[in-house]
Amino acid sequence: MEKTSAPGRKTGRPLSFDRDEALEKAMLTFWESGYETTSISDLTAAMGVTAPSIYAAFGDKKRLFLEALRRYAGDPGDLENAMELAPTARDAVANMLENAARLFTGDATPRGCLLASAAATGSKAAADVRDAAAKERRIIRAIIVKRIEVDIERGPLPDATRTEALADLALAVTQGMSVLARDGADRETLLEVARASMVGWPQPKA
Amino acid sequence: MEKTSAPGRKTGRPLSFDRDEALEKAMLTFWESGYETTSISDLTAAMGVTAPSIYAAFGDKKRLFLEALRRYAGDPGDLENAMELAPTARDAVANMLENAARLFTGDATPRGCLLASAAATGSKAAADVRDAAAKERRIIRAIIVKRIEVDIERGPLPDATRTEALADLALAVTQGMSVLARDGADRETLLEVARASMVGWPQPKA
DNA sequence: CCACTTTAATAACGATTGCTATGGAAAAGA
DNA sequence: TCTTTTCCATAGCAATCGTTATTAAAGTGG
Repeated sequence: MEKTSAPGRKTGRPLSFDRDEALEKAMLTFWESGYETTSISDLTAAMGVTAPSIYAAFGDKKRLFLEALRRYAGDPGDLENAMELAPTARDAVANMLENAARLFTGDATPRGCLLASAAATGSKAAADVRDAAAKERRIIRAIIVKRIEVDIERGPLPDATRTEALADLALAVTQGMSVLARDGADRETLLEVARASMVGWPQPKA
Repeated sequence: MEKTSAPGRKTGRPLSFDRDEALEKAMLTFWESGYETTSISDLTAAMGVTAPSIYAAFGDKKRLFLEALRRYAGDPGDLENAMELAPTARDAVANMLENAARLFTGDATPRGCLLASAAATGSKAAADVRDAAAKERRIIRAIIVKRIEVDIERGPLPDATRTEALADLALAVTQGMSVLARDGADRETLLEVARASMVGWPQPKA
């Protein structure tokens, strides 16, 4: 009862579709319409792959979504590296927010944030999907916290900095921008929100 | 083909359920699980009313949701009055955010914001439900903008205040707090986010 | 060319979706 | 009591849901 295409297979009919390309289409569809509110037939239409092939290649709908979620979230290490590279924690978070503002209003992608859609997704059966999205957010939060702590230790930020509050604010603003983007807000509006949310950051010590 | 119970009816079997109470239960169910991801059978279970009675009393699922949405949002005039009563626009918005933080983490109600769930709801068929939620947000935004403009005119806020950015920020923080609440954040965390988002507000002139 | 392996396509599965037709029960007015 | 009006409950509608069994097709290794 082997269902997945074994990586080291030597024979058999080859896949007629690009697995990675199909996953990308699935991600965009989930991004547009959410997890539960995207049907398998929506996915077959978008991916150009029939249902049995989707099940053979990805397992089931939930696994396909979780794989799409990982693809959307990307490698946390990349975010961590980018934030370490920024001159200050403040710059790092500002960049993160501005990138989100641009991502949520991109022309080639759906509006808003896939993680935000997943969080709002409703029924009890989708609890583990919500948890997966929450987990991604927790990872991002931890990276922000860590970057702020570096700046407190190195000097630019005062010891009394409310680290967790700033991280939670950044997270909330990000997810809030997703809602505004879905409402039709343009890129400039979101960038203004991102900048306005940074005004309250503590001033550098020196 | 009269379906709704006419307000001025003189005879006939009386309703066996309290319409207002049933609507309240429906609102809580939608609040918990979103629009599309709440089924009619979820509603019948929560409301204690059979499907045909729901349809007779409320029309269809969409109309029931929209009525629940209006009940959730309340009278915009109340918000407007509350904000006019606050000594400054800053206090008014701070109160709004703190009230949201408390609402989203209430014990007797689902976590998060019903409007946020509605915005994220997915399929194209639910576009008008999304629009209805967006409309409520636009109303709130307009009230915030108006209150800030009053303070600019009366003096407490400088002429150069970025009115729309502050209003959009408040909206984004509100909807973002909803996501954090859904992730399990506690009331104190949300209140910290609310306060942190206000730190950047311009200082009073005098 | 023949086995063997794997994917593709068709068709359908049972379950659930939103919604409603039908028939009888419950109240009020005559 | 009888008629009229309205609502409740059962049962079921067509459609879609996520998923899969079945069979044909397309490759590789011998």
